[in-house]
Amino acid sequence: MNYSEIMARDGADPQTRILEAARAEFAAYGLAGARIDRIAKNAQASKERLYAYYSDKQQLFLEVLEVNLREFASDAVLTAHDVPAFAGALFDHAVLHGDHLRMIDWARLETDGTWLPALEVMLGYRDEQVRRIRLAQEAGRVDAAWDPVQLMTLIFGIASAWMHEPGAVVPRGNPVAPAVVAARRANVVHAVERLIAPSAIGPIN
Amino acid sequence: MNYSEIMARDGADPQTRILEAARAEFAAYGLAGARIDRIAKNAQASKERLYAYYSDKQQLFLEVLEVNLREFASDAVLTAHDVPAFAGALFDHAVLHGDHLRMIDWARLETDGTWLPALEVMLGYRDEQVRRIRLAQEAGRVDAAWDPVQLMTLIFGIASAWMHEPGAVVPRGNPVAPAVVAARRANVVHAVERLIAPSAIGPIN
DNA sequence: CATACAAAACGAACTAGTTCGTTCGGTATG
DNA sequence: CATACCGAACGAACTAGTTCGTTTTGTATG
Repeated sequence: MNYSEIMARDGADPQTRILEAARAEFAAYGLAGARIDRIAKNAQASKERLYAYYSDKQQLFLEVLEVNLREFASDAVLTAHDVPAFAGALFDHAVLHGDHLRMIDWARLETDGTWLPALEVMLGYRDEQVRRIRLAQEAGRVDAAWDPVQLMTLIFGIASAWMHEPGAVVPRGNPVAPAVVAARRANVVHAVERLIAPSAIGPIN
Repeated sequence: MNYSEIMARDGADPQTRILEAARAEFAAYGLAGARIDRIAKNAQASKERLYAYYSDKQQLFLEVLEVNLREFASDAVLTAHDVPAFAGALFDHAVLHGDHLRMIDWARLETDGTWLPALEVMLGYRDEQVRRIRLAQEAGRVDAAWDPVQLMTLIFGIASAWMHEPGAVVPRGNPVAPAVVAARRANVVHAVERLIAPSAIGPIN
C-alpha cells in the first residue's frame, strides 16, 4: 500500500484520484503499456471525467512525470556542503520512491524529447545542485579538480546504480532486506567520499 | 548505418534479417511499443516467416535480449587486474552499443522477471567480473575493504551514468561531440581510480 | 540439359481481440 | 436548472497472429 493508492482511494477530487492512479499506472507500465481504462478504474472515476481533465494519454503521462520530478527536486537536495550525505539522500529517495526513477527511465526511453516542460524542472534542479557542489569545492570539501557537472552525473550514477543494475527486476515480488539496503547505502556514501577527497590522486584532464 | 541495418539489408537468411530488424525495433521502442509489421517490413520478410521462426512477440524480444547480452558479455571484460581500464571499456561499449543498454533497461522495466534465460547470461558475466575484481584485490591493486559485488555495481553505475542521466534523451537527434565523450570517459576512469585506491580512507562497514 | 518435386519464402487478406477517445442516459448535488 | 459525475456502451483504428494461394529456389533424376 503506497502513497498513490492511499490518495486514490479515499475522498479526494476525482481529478486528484485520477492523477494518483495514473502515477501508479505509468510508473508500472510506461506510456505504451499503461491502460486508460485501468487508470479510471483504479481511480474509481469514469473515463468521461478523465478526458474532461486531461486532453489525452500523453498529456496525462507528462503531467505525472512533471509531478514526480518536482517531488524529486524538492526532496533530495544538497545542503551544507555535505556531498556524501547528498548521495545518501539520493539513494534513500530512490529506494523510497522508486517510481520516480522509473518514470524518468520511461520518459527517457519512450519519448523523443517532447517532454520539455518536465525536463526543464530536472535541468533547473541539476543546475542548482551543481552550483552547490561548486560552493563545496570553494570551501575545500570537494576536490577542485572535478568539473562539477561531471561529478554531479557520477554521483547520480552511483546513487542509482542498484536501481539500474540489470538484475534489478521484480521489484514488487521480493523486497530487498533492510540490512542489504543499509549496506548498499553505506557503500554509496563511501564511494562518494572517496570520489571527492581533495587531491587524492591528481588533476583529471 | 549500423551493423544491424547492414545485416538486415543484403542477402542473409530471412531469419537473420528478422532478428536484426527486431534488434533495432525493440531497442528503439521496447516490447510494448515495437510493431511486428514494422520488423517484418524492415527485414524485407513476411510475417508468415517471422512466425515460422519465432513463436510470438515476447519470445522474439527475449531472443534479441539474449543476443545483446551475449555480445555485451564477450566485449567488455576485465583483464589484467586493470579495473579502471575495465570501466573505460564498459563506457566505450555503452557509447558504441547504446542499444544494448537500452535493451537491458527495457527488459528491467517491461518484464516481470520472466526473462531468466537471458538474465542467466548477465549473472554469469557479472560473477566472472566479480571474481577478477577479487583477484585484483589479492594483487593489491584494489582496496581489499570493498565488497567485490558492491564495487562491481558501483562501477557499472559510474560507467553508465551518462546514459541513465535524465537529460540523456534524443540520442538519434543530436549526437554528442567526440571531445565531450572523451572528457566523460576520462572522468569515468578517473572516478574508478579514486574508488579502488588502496586504503584511501578506511574500511567501509 | 530438361523435367519434376519439395521446401522455403512471399504477399495479401483475414480473424479476433484490444484500446483510445467519444457519446449518452441517468443520478446526485448545489 | 446547471454542473459534476458515473456507468455503460460505441466507433474507429490498430495490432498480434493465422491462413492460403502463389512464386522462387534448390535438388534430384532421367
